Amino acid sequence: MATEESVSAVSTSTDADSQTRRTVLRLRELILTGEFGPGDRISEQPLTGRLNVSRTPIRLALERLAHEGLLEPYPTGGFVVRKFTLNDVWDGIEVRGLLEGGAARLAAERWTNDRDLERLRRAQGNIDTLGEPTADSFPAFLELNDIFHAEIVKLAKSDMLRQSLDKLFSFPFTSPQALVTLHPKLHEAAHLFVISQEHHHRIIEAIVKRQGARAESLAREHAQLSRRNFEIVLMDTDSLRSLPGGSLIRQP
Amino acid sequence: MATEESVSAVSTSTDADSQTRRTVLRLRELILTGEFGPGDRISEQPLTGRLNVSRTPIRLALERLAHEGLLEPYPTGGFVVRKFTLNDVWDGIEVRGLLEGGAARLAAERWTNDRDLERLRRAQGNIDTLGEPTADSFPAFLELNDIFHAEIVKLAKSDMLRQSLDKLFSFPFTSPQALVTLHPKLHEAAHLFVISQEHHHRIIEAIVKRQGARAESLAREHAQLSRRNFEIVLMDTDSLRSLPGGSLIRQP
DNA sequence: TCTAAACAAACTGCATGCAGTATTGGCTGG
DNA sequence: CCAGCCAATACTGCATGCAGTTTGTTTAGA
Repeated sequence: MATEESVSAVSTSTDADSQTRRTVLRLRELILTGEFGPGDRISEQPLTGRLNVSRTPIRLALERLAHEGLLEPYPTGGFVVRKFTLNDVWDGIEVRGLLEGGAARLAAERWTNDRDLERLRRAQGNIDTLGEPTADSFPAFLELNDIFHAEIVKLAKSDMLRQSLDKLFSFPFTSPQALVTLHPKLHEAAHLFVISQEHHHRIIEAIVKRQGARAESLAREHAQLSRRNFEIVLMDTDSLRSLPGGSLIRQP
Repeated sequence: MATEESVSAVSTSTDADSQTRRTVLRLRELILTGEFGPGDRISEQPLTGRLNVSRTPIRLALERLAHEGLLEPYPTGGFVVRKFTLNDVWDGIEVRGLLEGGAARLAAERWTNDRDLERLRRAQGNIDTLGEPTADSFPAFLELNDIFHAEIVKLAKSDMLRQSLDKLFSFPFTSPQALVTLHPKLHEAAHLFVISQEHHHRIIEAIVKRQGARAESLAREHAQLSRRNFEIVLMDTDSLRSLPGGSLIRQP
């Protein structure tokens, strides 16, 4: 599927453009597009030819993907693609609600600087300006939406909480971008958009007024919208297949 | 500190006893005992002599410890020991409260089998039988306490939640064993023990009665005991140094 | 025909060599 | 005496060879 082009840049550089990082990206892509199914063993050697890198960066990439949760170690060595179930998706959303609820509460308790609040308001203002997303503006909406949620986490001023959320978002289904391929045309989705933005405004209000408990329960309920969104997708019989990583979801 | 003994077993076996796993354990030990301080760069080559393994397993071990959060990548390559602050400790406990609170609520909502409840009750029964821990019985108490908490997570039936908690517990300070070296003699700690067990019983009660919200808030408050416990330790001026990983905590 | 054992292929874990870059120490000039 | 530059050292990322084990297939026997 991806074109096999030999890498001409022979940078032995360390960080941004390392072979390992590229391999992580390409492998994750391969897994999420369904190239490898749940339970499939991922062998290093066959991949060397396919990705044009040696076994060393492949091994490191596999290690990272295993820590992300996409792979799991195989008893006699190596890794296999992990199987997900719908329950994992629902539970992931549940945990997301817990953590983002906590973030909203901490934000309400901890903000000190009016400018921080202003940043949060502006993030929401950008979404308001964009209006109800169309097929074209949907990617922009997703980015602005991410920014809004990230802004709340920033206000919470908790590295530990941020890290827990980052780890959770490394799963394909709980990440905020999990809805990338959704059909925004469905009017059920349009309704969810209205509710979602109402939530955002009330969350801001609660944070500003230092209503921690209210902010928490609002954010927690807000996460449940992801669930309804996902359920709408599932109505479409085979659209699960079109989601990134949808092929990893099997029946328990 | 640790005796340097050459490993005679030349097993190339894969899983349980691999060089990499041993290296992870030894490196974690070295970091938590303060052999390396925050910000120190961990170089592979010097460690080969010290641990009697080649660079390959060391590199993999460093990668894993970085994912755990003990190390962080250094811009030009390699890893440095991460610095923790007291705020990280408090926030870690906060997140623990969020997640264990969620687990208790899910447990109350989801348990189906009376035998599962019986396992939970028996776990608590073992603690009750042990009674207030002495210096001798403290390790046993810690293990039983862990089992009780793990039992609740089991009842929650959520792999995603369990994984989030596992990740959190990989930090030295938020883990349930963070109190291993505490002085159980202090009568403040004895008081905390009484309160803690009261919490346990009320949590069981709430779970049995399907009082999800009550179970959640009880478990969340229960986590705050860790904070008070830690604060008691901090009263003792230098006892922070004696905690595993205590040397990693610096002022922000 | 089915089972079991033996053989062969493949794969993982580990060690090590190599090239390129960052870092550190010394040296020189102001 | 201090600052800046240069060289030597050290270290990281990557490739690859090797040994031991797992795994799949084939063949022999019941």
